Amino acid sequence: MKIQELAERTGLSVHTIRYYEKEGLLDERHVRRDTNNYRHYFDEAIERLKLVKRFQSVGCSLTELKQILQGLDTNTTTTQQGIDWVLSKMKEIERKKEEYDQVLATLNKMLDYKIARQDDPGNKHR
Amino acid sequence: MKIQELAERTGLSVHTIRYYEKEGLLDERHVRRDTNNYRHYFDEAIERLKLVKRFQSVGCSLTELKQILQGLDTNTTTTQQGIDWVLSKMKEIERKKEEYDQVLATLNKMLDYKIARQDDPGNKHR
DNA sequence: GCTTGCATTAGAGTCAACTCTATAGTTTAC
DNA sequence: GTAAACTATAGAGTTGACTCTAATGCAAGC
Repeated sequence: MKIQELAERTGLSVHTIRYYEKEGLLDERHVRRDTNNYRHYFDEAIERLKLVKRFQSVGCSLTELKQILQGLDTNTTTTQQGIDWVLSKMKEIERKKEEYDQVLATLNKMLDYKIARQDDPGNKHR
Repeated sequence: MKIQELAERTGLSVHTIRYYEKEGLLDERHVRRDTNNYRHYFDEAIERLKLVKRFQSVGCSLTELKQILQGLDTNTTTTQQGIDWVLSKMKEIERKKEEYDQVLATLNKMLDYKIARQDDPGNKHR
């Protein structure tokens, strides 16, 4: 498939896809060139980009992603390094979820306050 | 207290605190000027900055935070708008937590795979 | 009174992650 | 066969959130 189709299938823009390639997040398993120099994408590219999107949306930088994905792809990362990365990432995510819970608690308090004020017909400034 | 102390107490840099003020996240309830033009901070500033930090760490932009906080402060936001914001933010956070769970599942799969490979003495490329 | 350290400002610089522009070649539909 | 739509590149511009610099002034300890 060509870049436009991949863009539609992944929800990324063609610009972003080219940018990701430049940043080293795609390799010859995902994309090659046709004779006209157009990029030809394999289905693997869809999976890869969706993976990138998911991890990126939980706070992985492209640089970090690139390192870990290249490590997995080329086996330059040892298995132990891979395990360590996964474990530390999992801890990070658990921490993050706790932060979200804290914010949710704060929002809940705000909501109670707001609703109380709404029901109070004499609600005033301060 | 002066800016340095506030920085220590909030874990932000003095640069960042001044930047936040410039961006409208602090007002006269949090900071005023001494005769020598030094900023003098009240305890409210600590709470405010911690709130900003927490919300910001779960993906609120400073612009969004500024709007909602100013709305709360000056009562230009109606109660209903406040409730709506809180509710939509809560939904957003729930969605985000689901994303985190998905990533955790992916990481778990990766971990299983890695551990299997580690135990396999004949582990090879691909 | 002098040094060291903290305070002020305006504005420049940085970084990540896009996002867009200009220019030019290719493909497709009619 | 030509216009519209898609592809390519290099490189410039944008945005958000800092982060730092330079020049200068105030303060506290000795």
